[in-house]
Amino acid sequence: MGKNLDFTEKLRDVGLRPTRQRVKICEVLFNQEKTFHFTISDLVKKISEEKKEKISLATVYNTVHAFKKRGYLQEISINSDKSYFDTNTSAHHHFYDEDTHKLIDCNNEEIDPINIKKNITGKKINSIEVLIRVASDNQYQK
Amino acid sequence: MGKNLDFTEKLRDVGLRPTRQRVKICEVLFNQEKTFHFTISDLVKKISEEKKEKISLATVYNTVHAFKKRGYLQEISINSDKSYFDTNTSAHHHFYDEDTHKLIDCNNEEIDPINIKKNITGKKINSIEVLIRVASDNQYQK
DNA sequence: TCAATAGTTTAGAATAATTATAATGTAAGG
DNA sequence: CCTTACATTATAATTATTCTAAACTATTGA
Ligand SMILES: [Mn+2]
Ligand SMILES: [Mn+2]
Ligand SMILES: [Zn+2]
Ligand SMILES: [Zn+2]
Repeated sequence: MGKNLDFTEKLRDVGLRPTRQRVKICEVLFNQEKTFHFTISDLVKKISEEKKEKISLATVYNTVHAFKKRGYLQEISINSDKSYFDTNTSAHHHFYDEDTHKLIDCNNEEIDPINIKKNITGKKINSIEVLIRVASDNQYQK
Repeated sequence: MGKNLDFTEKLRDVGLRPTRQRVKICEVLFNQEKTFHFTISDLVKKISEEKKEKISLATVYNTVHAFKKRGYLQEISINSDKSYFDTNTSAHHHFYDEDTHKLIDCNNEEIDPINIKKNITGKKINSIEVLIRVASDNQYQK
């Protein structure tokens, strides 16, 4: 398994040197069965648990933003006190569970195509994001 | 014109006493020709310009959140360093201009209906928001 | 009319996410 | 190995938002 070689390449591709810390971040981000959603603090905790390593906040922020800029990570628009990122970089949408503060994917086959009739002169569309806020169905819940 | 009476009622309706400061906030929010989008700092500036009055940040935050809770204002989900609010409380969507950091309405007749096939067990949908990020069409722009 | 009270405003402090700084450490190439 | 350009880190700075507690005011009922 040349996984770490892949990560080395990936890091070079985004213009970063493959340092020990950055490779660990890659392992946690990209060496997973499934894609997942995370906040920076989630990620720091995951690295600490899975890799028994504490990487400074600044390095995590910088690396995540470098991957985002090159499209290896996506940032999801929610109004939260924290930023949410996604290792699934395909075009897809999200449910946001307002009880648990977790994101759930809504893939393109689970939603009818979005067709926008209006266009803004001189502007091009960079992305279309649908956010579906959900909460407990319990009628007696606040 | 019984505008201020309306505002008194509106304030009482959200459970707030109609104080001088809150009536001023209402005037700036609801006494406009058109609906508009704003951040808290936009609103403070608008109050200061239109009403020549400085209202403390805490009061503006508290009042805006009270109106939001009762549905007299909407909050728009963008990943921005600031929260955006909307005096247009009908269900509609937004373009976000990444150059100017301004929102533009996308009304329901300007977008095909959103139909979500997936549903989350035990959860009900609270809202569906579409955010269309746009930026300058200039091909030489970064 | 007016005092009592409950609720409000406010300046400033506290909090928390994010970003900047600058000293120390390290990957890469010769 | 050395050099050096780049990276890491602890810590400070920044900024949006929320909290606090003292001064203020709308309301109400005598
Ligand atoms: Mn929350
Ligand atoms: Mn910005
Ligand atoms: Zn996702
Ligand atoms: Zn709007």
